[in-house]
Amino acid sequence: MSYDFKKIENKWQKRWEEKKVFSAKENPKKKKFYCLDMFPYPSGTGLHMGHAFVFTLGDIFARFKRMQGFNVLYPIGYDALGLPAENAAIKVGIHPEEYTKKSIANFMKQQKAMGWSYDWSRMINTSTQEYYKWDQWLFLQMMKKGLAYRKKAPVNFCKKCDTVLANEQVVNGKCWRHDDTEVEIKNLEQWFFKTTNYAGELLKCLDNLDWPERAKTMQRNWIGKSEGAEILFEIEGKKYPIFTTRPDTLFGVTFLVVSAQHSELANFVKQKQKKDVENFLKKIKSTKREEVEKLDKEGVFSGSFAIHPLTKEKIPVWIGNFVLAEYGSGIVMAVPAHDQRDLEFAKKYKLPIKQVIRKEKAPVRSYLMGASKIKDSDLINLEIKIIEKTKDGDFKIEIPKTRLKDYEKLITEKMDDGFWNEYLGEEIVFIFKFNSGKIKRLILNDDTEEEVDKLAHDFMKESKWNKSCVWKWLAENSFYTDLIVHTDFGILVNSDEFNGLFSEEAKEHIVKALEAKKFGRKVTQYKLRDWLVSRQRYWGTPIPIVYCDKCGIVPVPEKDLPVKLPNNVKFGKGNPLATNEKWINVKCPRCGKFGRRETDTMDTFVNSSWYYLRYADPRNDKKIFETKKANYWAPVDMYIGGPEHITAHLIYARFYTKFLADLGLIKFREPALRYFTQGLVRGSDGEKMSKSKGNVVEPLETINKFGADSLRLYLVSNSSSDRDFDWSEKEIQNSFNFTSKVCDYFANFKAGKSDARVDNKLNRTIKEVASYAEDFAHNLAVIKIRNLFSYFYDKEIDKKTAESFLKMLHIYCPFVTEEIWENLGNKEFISIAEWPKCDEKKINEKFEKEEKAVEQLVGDINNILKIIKEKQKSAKKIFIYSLPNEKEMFSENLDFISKKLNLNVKIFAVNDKNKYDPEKKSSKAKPGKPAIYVE
RNA sequence: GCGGGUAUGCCGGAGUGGUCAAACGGGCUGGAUUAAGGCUCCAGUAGCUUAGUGCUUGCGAAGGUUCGAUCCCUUCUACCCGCACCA
Repeated sequence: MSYDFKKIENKWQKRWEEKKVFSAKENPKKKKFYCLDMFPYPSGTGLHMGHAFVFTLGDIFARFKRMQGFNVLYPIGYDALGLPAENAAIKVGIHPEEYTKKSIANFMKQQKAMGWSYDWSRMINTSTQEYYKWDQWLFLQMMKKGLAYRKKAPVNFCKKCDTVLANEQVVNGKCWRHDDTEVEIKNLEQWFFKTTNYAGELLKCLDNLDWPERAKTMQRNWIGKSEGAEILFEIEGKKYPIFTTRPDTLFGVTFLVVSAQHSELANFVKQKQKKDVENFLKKIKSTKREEVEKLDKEGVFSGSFAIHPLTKEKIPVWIGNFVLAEYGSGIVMAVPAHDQRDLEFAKKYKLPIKQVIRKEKAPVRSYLMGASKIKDSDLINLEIKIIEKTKDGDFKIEIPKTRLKDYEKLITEKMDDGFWNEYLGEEIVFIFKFNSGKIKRLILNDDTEEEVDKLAHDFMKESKWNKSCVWKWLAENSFYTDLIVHTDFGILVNSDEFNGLFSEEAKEHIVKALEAKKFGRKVTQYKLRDWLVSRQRYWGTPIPIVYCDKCGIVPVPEKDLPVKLPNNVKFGKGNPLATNEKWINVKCPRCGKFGRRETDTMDTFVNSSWYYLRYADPRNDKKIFETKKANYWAPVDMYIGGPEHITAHLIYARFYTKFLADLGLIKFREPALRYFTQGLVRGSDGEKMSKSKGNVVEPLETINKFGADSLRLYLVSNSSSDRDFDWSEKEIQNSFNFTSKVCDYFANFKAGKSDARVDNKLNRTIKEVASYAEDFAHNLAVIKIRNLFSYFYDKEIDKKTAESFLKMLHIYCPFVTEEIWENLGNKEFISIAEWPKCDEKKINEKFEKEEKAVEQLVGDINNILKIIKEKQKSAKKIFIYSLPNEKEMFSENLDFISKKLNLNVKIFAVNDKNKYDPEKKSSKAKPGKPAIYVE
């Protein structure tokens, strides 16, 4: 039963490595496929089950594509620079470099044990100077293009550490090392990358990517595009731009609020209010970070007034704690009547509230056309106001919301009178859009429905209008004979010439009016911020900059790269790099006089933003990579990695790719065309695996127990790979049993002849497995493979069937299949064998039906046997009476049936005169369902 | 608050306009094997009914579209995830 998986797995690990089976070479004649797993952070604890899962998914895909004949690049590397390594190293008291080396060696051992088919010759390690040299080179290129710059910014700072912290090091507003120390926000000079330059493109290109919808949405939210207007308000003689998404509420502005962190705050504060403002600012500064979110809206009057760009009214300028300095211009126009936050503020400080949009009272408008059976009086009784009545008898009406139901009833009643019959066949549509948003079609002509739907859909997509506008527009274009306009956004009031407009329309009109007077324009804002890349940490890429008293910020010349991380530093307080004076003191590359190196290093995400390109040409010491090679392999065709990277790594990688394309180094603009996020492997208790919960299962431990093949098989046979699942010892045992059974079967395998049924099953399986594997539905693919196996388990099969089966199983269980493959007499590796082709001609629906009929029959017989048993009778013989034309079908499976039942089975055609049928059961036979007699 | 997702047996999960809801696995029950346990094998696992082929219930809840819906539409509920004082 059991097999020596340790021996087999060791043997093939070695052979694959020796023969360099998985090393990739450019070949313009062959279609490439770039399959990539997000490279791991080599921690000292080694691989965890999550790694095992995600890399197995990648390996399966790489093997699958390789066998399908693609020229597959499947590389691996280590994202070795970063905070955790530095801290772990400090904890154990060794140098981060040593720590990292050890971790990587440990990782490699385990990765090989898992049977992952990496091209080890392309391995990269971001902590080597050969790699980070190019991080520095890219930094210089960004500087040239103005994409890397230095500015003052608010950052997290821990007093006790005396250093700036990464966001990851801030836990609940406190330093992760000192949970009694609040993180302070300090304004410090930092290096940034101008990711915002690409905000629009980053957003737009998402549409064409084959990524999970969730990932795309998250990125869209992160980039956070909002369209609105920038409106100029004059404050104390100077014009300030203010961003709003609701220019339609411009007439409702009753005050402005300036961020307490606004750089020009002092300009707004009048002498009289100075003290109040100072007190207020003090109070804000003393509030703790974690409390900020729960804070009430608070503010103080600045003493200044702004001038409304259209009405020229005087509007008080306040200072508020809820306005972000970094978003928009740091000043907001407050419309308390139509914004919850502004309303709170206005109520608190008794500021005026001016309604400019009639929402509650806005009636529902309807265009009632061809309503010949409806009288004016019917409508008036329902408090429906007739705005207009045309010659043709059409109504333009306003219905109070309270009477909507009655109106609906009226229309329905009139229609029951045959109201709409006369319109049948004339492409007339009756559509109601109710308050709830529900759309009810009373009658439609098929062609029209499609046309109108498409029209409405397209229209909404193209325009920035909301639904109500679309419906109104449609009504005006007479596509609908009856239409209720649902006023989601209300109608403008108290807004001079804009009164009566739908708010969506008003946005455009008002912006146009502002543009004409040069008081504003249409703009687009993004939430995406520039990327802060400076870190006051040792284990990162040194920023290639020298500060010179005379020349200022001087980039290190390209020829002097890399700026190496000095080995001799003291860990402990502050930035370790600052402790090596020898390294810091350097001649200014420009003037040759005294200069000092930048001691900040780059964020670890810098290293991972372009690594996928380095794999294309990993040993190049002249260039970052050969453009030709990069263009051959990249972009990544299949990228696999956890969802936690969606808003950081994947944004950065996309940004880098666009930048590199603009440099002319590559000809594509997206790093990964397809992206898959795997689920989480939880402990058997359904909780996340963690040491403290004691539910951790280590891959290596499992490999020792069941072998890598069984672990791999188990990991993917659970559910769809993008879902979380709980570890189960029982089920991995099950996978192990299967692997063992396959080994046993092939231990004594002798090729024979396959019959048409086996051929049918095989080809069907080939077809299904390929499509499942392509979609990461490995659970289903595995089921099909197992079904095939149990189907031929006790049958004679030919060599081709056996080999096809092994090939399909190979992507899941690479080791055993190599072993069996060799035992069958193959000289080449199964790893590079050709994926089986499906012969459609051999798929026969008849067999499937037959199989079902036989199974049904067995089920029926079992049922009878059960009942008999309950009656304390015993059964020895089974007689089956099928319709004459079906006799062959069942008799062919007679062996199978009697084996299943473990009883003697005889079959007769119902018209067989010599049949044994003492109870005349044969008369019960039906097509596909033979009669049964049990004795 | 905004956005996205999910909802199927005891559990993990298939299926998706009809001809089959629950494939496959786990659990549980019974049986075979065994000294016993494990492994393995066989059968059963919504209800009723009958020596099987029948009927009913049923895919979170309620409506709707359809000749027909677990699947499409609307609303609601629950859970998960992401973002969030973003103007």
